[in-house]
Amino acid sequence: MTTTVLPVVDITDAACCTPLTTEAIDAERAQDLAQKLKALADPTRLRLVSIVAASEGEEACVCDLIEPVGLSQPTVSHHLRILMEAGFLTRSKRGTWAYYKLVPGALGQLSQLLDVTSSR
Amino acid sequence: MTTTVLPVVDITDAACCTPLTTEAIDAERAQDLAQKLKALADPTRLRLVSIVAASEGEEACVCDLIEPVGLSQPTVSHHLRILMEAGFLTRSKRGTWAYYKLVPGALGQLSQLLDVTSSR
DNA sequence: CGAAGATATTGATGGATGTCAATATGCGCA
DNA sequence: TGCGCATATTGACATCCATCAATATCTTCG
Repeated sequence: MTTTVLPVVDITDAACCTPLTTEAIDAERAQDLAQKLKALADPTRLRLVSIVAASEGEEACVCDLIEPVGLSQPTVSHHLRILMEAGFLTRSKRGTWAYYKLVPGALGQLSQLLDVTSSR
Repeated sequence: MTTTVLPVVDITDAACCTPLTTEAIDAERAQDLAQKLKALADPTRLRLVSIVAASEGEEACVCDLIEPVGLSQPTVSHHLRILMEAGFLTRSKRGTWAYYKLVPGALGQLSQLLDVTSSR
């Protein structure tokens, strides 16, 4: 079994500090946050994340994702790659199958960045 | 003074229920959520929201927003319109000036939709 | 009324993006 | 070794999007 993690965006450092609403963010952090939001700002990718999150162990096989979203296999792979590069999913290959798993805390961290009041 | 509210997306009803991670969302809700996320998924718009949020009364004049983001006035107006149509800002015109104000709870609601754990 | 200033709208343009068909890659099994 | 299956990559294409210049609209003030 091979575990592939593409750390294009490291969730642990970038845009990890003050939320949007307390003080104006600079251009660099805005760019960073926008990149993550863009990865989620697609109906298909939202559904993929949602299905994975609702699955056993917050993990799902590609073969189980294609039919629910109703798109071609290459398109689904493409979306999964974007979600992985944005730091929301990781991929682990077991035999012929590829399993995508939610990165713990990734959504929560983004959530907290959007607003402070919701975290209290 | 004229207050303009474009309720293209009503924040109070659409996508208001279960967060992403508890159970798989349907195509309609995904479409709805994606529309809001897309409105925020731009560096310039994030900065605009952030500046407005950090201003007195969570409100700022267009004339005070152009210089910080460093883009042309029409472009800034365009972004503000998108943020308004997505339900994040409202516009009130006082004299020649247009003031954009944060919609209370709009960011918080989106934030909670992304993840449950951050709201506990 | 007419000029000046603030904001919105329109039109054009280059670049990003979602999608699929075709193809490649890699694994398991006979 | 070779076939079949699951997934990834490539290439092409249509559409969307961010941006600006030019222009329109609206308000205030002389």
